Amino acid sequence: MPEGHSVHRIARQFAEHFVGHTVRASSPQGRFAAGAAKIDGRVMTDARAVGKHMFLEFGGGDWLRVHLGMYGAWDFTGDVTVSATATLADDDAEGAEGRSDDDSGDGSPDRSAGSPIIDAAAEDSLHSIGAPRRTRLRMAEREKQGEDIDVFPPEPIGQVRVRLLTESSCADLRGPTACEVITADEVAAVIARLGPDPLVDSPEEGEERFTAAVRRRATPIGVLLMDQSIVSGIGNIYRAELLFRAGLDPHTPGKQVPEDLVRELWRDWTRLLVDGVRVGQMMTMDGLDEEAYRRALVHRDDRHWVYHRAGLPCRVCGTNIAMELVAGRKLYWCPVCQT
DNA sequence: CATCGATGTTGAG
DNA sequence: TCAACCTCGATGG
Repeated sequence: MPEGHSVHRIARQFAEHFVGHTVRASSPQGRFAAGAAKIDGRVMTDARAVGKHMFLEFGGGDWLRVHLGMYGAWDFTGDVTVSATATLADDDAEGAEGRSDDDSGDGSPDRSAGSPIIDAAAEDSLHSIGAPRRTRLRMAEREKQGEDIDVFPPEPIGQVRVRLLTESSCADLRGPTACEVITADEVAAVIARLGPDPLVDSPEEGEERFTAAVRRRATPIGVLLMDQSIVSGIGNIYRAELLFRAGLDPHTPGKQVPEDLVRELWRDWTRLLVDGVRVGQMMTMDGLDEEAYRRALVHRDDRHWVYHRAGLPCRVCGTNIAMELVAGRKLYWCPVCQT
């Protein structure tokens, strides 16, 4: 489910509450009993994310690699850092009127400048609003605060592949695509196969690697952005939004995208990822007034330029948003704004 | 309450 | 190219 920003947020949760602590590892579900036994009772020494992969280091030798895939999630309970946005449900405010679907066609919003409102909300999310021992926080693509627990650690709910437990924090993993204990060399091999991540690679090196990789390929840019060996962490939503923000037709072959525009794509991805990690949600529309920003925080449908908007009018020009199935994934774009 | 679809990747054919 | 993986919110009856 998650794109890159969520995985970095989850790694940060582990860095804050688990690194430096002795960890009891188990597999309530049983499927990961052997792997859990390898790391049980050891100290977590590092927690990092590269693209959509997360790596947790135990005792300096073994690493737990986790990839959440389509519907994996971590449930944190006990001492947990909760962001302001985690308390905003996607569906708790009725948006019967005043939605922005019919706001198209007027002045063109600023599609790329930084937004002071985003900065303000990000500021909120930096401060944990209490992280007492009873908190429950679900971290997947979205973060959602659940009912407080009454006993610590709580009974595992559902199929928990692995539970990581300290004296005050508990993390339950469910539904991952990958969960394995590997060596440092194997971690390096995984990372070597991944394209640059703006939060891992230096800005210069990341931009150079991305630009070179894109400009040597005839593959459509819309496909390249989803290729984790070209660039790490971009998923179906960020792809659609980045291409719209760049005014770029997803079908354009990589080598035909002007070099300046390729570089701008990288810088914009950096911007969106940093914002996503800070706010705890994908915020791909800039230049919103405060009300529109609040609405976007709460309602998924008010949050994107083109993603999930097939057949709806483009927010800028009013043209119906197009949708096409590419490699089994839905690609959305505006046929007029993106050329 | 049943069914569908999803922010992803892998591996079989 | 497509099913499998295995979860859950959204949707419809």
